[in-house]
Amino acid sequence: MQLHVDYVEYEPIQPEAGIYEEAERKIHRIEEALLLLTSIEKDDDRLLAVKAMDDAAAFMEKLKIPRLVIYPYAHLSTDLAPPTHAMEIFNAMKERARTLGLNFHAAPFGWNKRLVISVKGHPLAEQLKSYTAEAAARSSEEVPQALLLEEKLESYWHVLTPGGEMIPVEKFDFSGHENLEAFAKYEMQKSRAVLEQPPHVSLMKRLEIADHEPASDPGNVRWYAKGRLIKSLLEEYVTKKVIEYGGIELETPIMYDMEHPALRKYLHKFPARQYVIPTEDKKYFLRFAACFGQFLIARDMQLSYRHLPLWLYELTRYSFRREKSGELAGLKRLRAFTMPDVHALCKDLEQAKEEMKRRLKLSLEVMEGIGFDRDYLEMAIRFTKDFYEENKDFIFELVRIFGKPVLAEMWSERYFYFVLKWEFNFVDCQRKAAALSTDQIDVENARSYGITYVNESGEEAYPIILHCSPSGAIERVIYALLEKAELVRMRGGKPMLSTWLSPTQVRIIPVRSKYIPDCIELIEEFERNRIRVDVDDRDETVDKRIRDAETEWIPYIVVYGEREKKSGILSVRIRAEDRIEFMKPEDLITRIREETKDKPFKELPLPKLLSRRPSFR
RNA sequence: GCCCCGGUAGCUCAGCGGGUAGAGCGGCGGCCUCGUAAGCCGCAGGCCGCGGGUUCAAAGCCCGCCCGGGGCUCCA
Repeated sequence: MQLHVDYVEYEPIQPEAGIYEEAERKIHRIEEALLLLTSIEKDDDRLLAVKAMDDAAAFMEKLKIPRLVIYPYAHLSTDLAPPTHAMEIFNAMKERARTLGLNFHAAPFGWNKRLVISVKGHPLAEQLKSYTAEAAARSSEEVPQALLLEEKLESYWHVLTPGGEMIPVEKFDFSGHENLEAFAKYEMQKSRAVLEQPPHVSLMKRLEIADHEPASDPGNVRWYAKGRLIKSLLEEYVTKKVIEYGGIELETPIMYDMEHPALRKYLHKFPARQYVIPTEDKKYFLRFAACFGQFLIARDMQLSYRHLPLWLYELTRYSFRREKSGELAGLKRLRAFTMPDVHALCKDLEQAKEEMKRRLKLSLEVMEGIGFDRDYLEMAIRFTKDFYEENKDFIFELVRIFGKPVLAEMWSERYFYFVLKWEFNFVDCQRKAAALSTDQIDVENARSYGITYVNESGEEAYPIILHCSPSGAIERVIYALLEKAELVRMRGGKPMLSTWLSPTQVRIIPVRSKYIPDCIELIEEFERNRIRVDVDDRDETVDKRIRDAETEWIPYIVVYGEREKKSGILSVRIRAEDRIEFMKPEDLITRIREETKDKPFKELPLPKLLSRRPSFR
């Protein structure tokens, strides 16, 4: 029985049977909720629990009901399940509610309870819902059917495990892999639960990272000083890593002739998604990837098998895709974005497979350096059936390198220019997925662009080309970093960026204005050690300035007064550990240098004194 | 692109069964000189997204457009 209530109030009086949950004998009152008075019947299973919770979540979404109350209520059925089984199903409901991110309350099972409810007066407020095992079984079988109808080409969804198994996605046990499950759902059913603005959008504004530029086309962003700093550090980091792995950095034009023979075919194969720039005599399109420029260069190069594999790299600022207006979202999906793109020309498939493994490792390193270890990433591998049949070992090798179960999509035939692609996906606060790193095996474009090399027998041959972005679009990386910080906050932690990406790494707060000169002297020592430091010399209370530094997510906050001046020991508020430690300046410097080693450094492009620093909004 | 929600002070938002606009934060000024998450007082600041319509009267109602967000779709 589903009731939309103004409030529900209950008080556990006494356990009714031997099997009951722990409960406090006090009055529990919950305001403004969807109350589910629930009976579990003999044949009910966990699938039903999931279905019931999904329906409840959808209903709550529709009616904007903020919370859910799961209330064991035996009196709705004459065919009750035994208590142990019933409790198991209730637990499955709670688990599902938690997975869905619902704000819910569960009344204890097995108690005699005093109950007061106030049901709202609207037509949808009272509904009897009944779920039976047969119906659930039927609907779960319908999933692949519906997918087949929906997809233009047949695709088959599986989960690949590091142990070498290929399990149909509906048979895979996702417990312990909730993010992968959310990602799989997102991919397959396109089911989306949440309606609010994504958290990273207000964060990017509040932290003065970026904002929309109303005078531009939607999906074009303005970057403030701190955002520009973060973005350029990420750009530098990815570039550094690619070059370490042997990438050759190039720069190519952002616009191309629409009638150029090599580009025409590629361009016309896809729906018009590009910005077009008309001039007196010709039309140009803005590039939507680095492929064009790099391929046109590769076509003109004198290549032999001895040069291969050859990595060509460019970080495009920008690539342009004129996504439909409804598809744009914060920093997640833009019309102008910064894309590191590294191609590998390989002499044959064997070499391509070897290179792809190296690039997968590169991507994992890059993502980890940025702050996404494997817990935050879900991998998808998509391939044609033919490719799978001939390269099973290779595909499972990729899964093993990743080290977690992977979502696999198999196509019955090749539709795109690639036979295999993989990506890393980040699952955000709204349980939506966004692709970050990716790599593809392209078997078509060498031919269409006329890219050739001379092989061992002195013949011209077409290379296989890999297309990899080790991080994905930089804007999207920042979206993911902000969403990750919000996930941390939701779990009760302190949101922050890694030290190397924090615009201010150390903030010094003089207790009184007379210590400002000492603080300015102190920052020079930090600056000599390539640490971004500033001084909050504003005429505000210490408390206020600490609060401001905290809301800016500054990793190290130093309060400087008489004690510090006398002792030379700093009191350092360490955000990551949520505590204060007393340490010498050189120890703090060592700590930060350790945390930021192997990462790029840039100066803070803002006044060092907060009193001189304008707000961008 | 379609559907839904929103756009009011620099920011976040209240006001919206029509009668001419408010708060908090921020800014500026004054007091306070402060030891680990918001000190006190005062002042300034508004073509209520833009255009049209209805009305004696529009921030509010109607139509169109622009921008943002969400859903669908899409994501080479």
